[in-house]
Amino acid sequence: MPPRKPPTVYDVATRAGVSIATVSRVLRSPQKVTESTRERVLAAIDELGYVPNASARGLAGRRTGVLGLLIPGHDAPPVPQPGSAGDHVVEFIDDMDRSFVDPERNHYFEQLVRGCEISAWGSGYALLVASGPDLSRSVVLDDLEGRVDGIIVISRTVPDDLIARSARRVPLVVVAGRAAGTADSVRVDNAGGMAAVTRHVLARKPEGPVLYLGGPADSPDGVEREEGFRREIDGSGETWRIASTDFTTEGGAQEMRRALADVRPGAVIAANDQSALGALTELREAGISVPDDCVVTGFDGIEDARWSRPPLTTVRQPMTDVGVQAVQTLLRRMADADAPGQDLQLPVDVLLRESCGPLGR
Amino acid sequence: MPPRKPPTVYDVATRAGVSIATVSRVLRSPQKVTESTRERVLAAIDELGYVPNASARGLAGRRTGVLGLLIPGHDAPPVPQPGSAGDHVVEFIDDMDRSFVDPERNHYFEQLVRGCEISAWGSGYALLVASGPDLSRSVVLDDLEGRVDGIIVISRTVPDDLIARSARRVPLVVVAGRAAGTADSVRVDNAGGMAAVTRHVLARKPEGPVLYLGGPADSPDGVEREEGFRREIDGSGETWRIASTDFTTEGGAQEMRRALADVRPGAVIAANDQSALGALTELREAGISVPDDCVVTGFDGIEDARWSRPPLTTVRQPMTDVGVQAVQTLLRRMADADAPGQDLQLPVDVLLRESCGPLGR
DNA sequence: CTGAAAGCGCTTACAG
DNA sequence: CTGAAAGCGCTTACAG
Repeated sequence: MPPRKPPTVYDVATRAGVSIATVSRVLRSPQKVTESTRERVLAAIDELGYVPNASARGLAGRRTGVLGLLIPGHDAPPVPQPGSAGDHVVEFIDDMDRSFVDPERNHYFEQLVRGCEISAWGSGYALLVASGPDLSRSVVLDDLEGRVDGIIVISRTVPDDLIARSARRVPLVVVAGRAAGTADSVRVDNAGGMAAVTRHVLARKPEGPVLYLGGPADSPDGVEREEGFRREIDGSGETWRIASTDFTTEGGAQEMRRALADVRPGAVIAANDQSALGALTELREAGISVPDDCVVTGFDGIEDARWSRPPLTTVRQPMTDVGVQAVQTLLRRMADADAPGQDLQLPVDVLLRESCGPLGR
Repeated sequence: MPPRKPPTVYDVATRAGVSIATVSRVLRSPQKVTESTRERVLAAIDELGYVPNASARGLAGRRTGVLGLLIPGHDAPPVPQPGSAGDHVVEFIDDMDRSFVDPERNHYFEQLVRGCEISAWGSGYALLVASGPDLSRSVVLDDLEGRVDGIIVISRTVPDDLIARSARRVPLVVVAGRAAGTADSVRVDNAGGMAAVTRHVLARKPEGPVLYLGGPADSPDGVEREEGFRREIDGSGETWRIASTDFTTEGGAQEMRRALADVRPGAVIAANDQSALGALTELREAGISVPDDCVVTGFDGIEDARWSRPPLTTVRQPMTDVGVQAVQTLLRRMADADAPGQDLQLPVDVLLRESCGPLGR
């Protein structure tokens, strides 16, 4: 039983005995209207159940009041996230008893959405969440351009050149990856996080060489994390080697198995949780006790890492914060198109769990 | 370095040497335009980087192409979800080894959002996700009305009368709760799910009375679940009693403690996971072995229930499906304002875990 | 198949 | 403080 024709400013104006300009003013700059007039208009609005038409408002006002967020669709597994260097104070959180409650757990994109959502609505903007399958994503990006006042894109969900093109037309920020000067970006301190956890490992590892399970060479995240690792391992005096995984659990297990064929590591530092989880399994099967004989760490802070045997020490990415900061950065860009480019890098946490031995620095 | 004035239909028309009507047609009903003309227009669009303005399109076309989803904000804990009766075939899934992967785990609203998102984009609509703090939520609902072609609201996030009022003006479906004839609704089969799990419990419980841990009296969910319980327990010949909790872990623990003061139950059937988890803790402290001396079940399928000791058998709500169905129901309503009211009730699953003993019916 | 024109419902200078 | 009027960028009958 929905609609009859909804009331417009004209209806309100007629009913309140004013012009439509005044109705508009009551809604947008109430202080410019005499109190008595304002009250009459407000009453009319209420009586008629008037709700402003956002399309008309958007057209006339040249702004939609909407922010767009483009996330990977559901046809393919989530794309890994880029990032880079910097050196913040990394907070170590005792999660030995698993009492640390990650705000809303680690659903990478869902946390991001939530962060954006909170921040957007808090700033008076609505959030349009766009996903869509791989292939159509660039179409969706174009579509978004016409719908919103600004766009947040997750790096790599759309080809870089398309992102750059969109950024030229509309305020845009790239999340979880660098934009290489073509747009503002907000990401996580991959190198700093990896460096921190590496230091932690080096300070407490049992005898034996260090095995670094890196990511694919084309992963910006992987590159930055490895950079953080090298920063600490170089000159540490430890023996170490690097293996590359595809960031999957199987990949981690496979490289672990291969390594175990000729060394018995005292530490396995993985560039993401999945591969660390795979390594954990192999170590167990090889009868190597974690953390007594070998410590293991991951990166990301996915939920599964909390429940592995033993629970995995890992570097957690503050995705909700990333969302919040992305929105704030976007709003800044919207306010000043000529402001210098931003490349925000958020600090990460390290969640200490049993895979890296008892507590302490 | 964003904008210069973006190109409009006029620019495209000029460049292609056609009228704006033709440009519009190329975009909206290409088959009405000669191939050669179409190509020229498309080329112009491409060269200019033209993107249609959604506000103008929405205003002229009287549709926005956007669906709105109103979810609880982030200032308060998620509101419990209503629902009601029906009798579907309930699927029992062996999750004894925790190998059952709940699609995207149980973040109640996030799953819902995801379901809506998939379904909306798949149907050619964009999804506007609105939350906002408790108090402002009714304002947000009004705001949504002006922005979208249809609205999905989670029951109880906004006072029922406001939902009803909105439903009179715009296509609207209520999710996770009944709309009492004022709007279409999509929800979960609370009673059927509880009845099923109750049957399961009765068929396998050890000696001892049944304790039902119900929800607050004002929770529609609670009421329906209790109804399902009573349906099975009545005439079962079992001794039983009901206690009411506030759906929290502490509430569950407290009522469990109280009950243990004078009975030693053979089964605890809780109306939600949280309270079941609380009960589990109390039973352990009382030295009662679950499932050997007493079986325990929950409802909802939250993530924590997978990791409790022992893992909790529970009734899982298919929230992604709820989202998908909500969108489909909404689209139907949008297509036909006068269609009879819908009140969809989706079947639930029961996840079998250790708290209810070894497998089998 | 294509164009001229009206109209969608607002906002915002510009006068007064 | 308030009103008349232009204009935002499209879509869609209506003619031809």
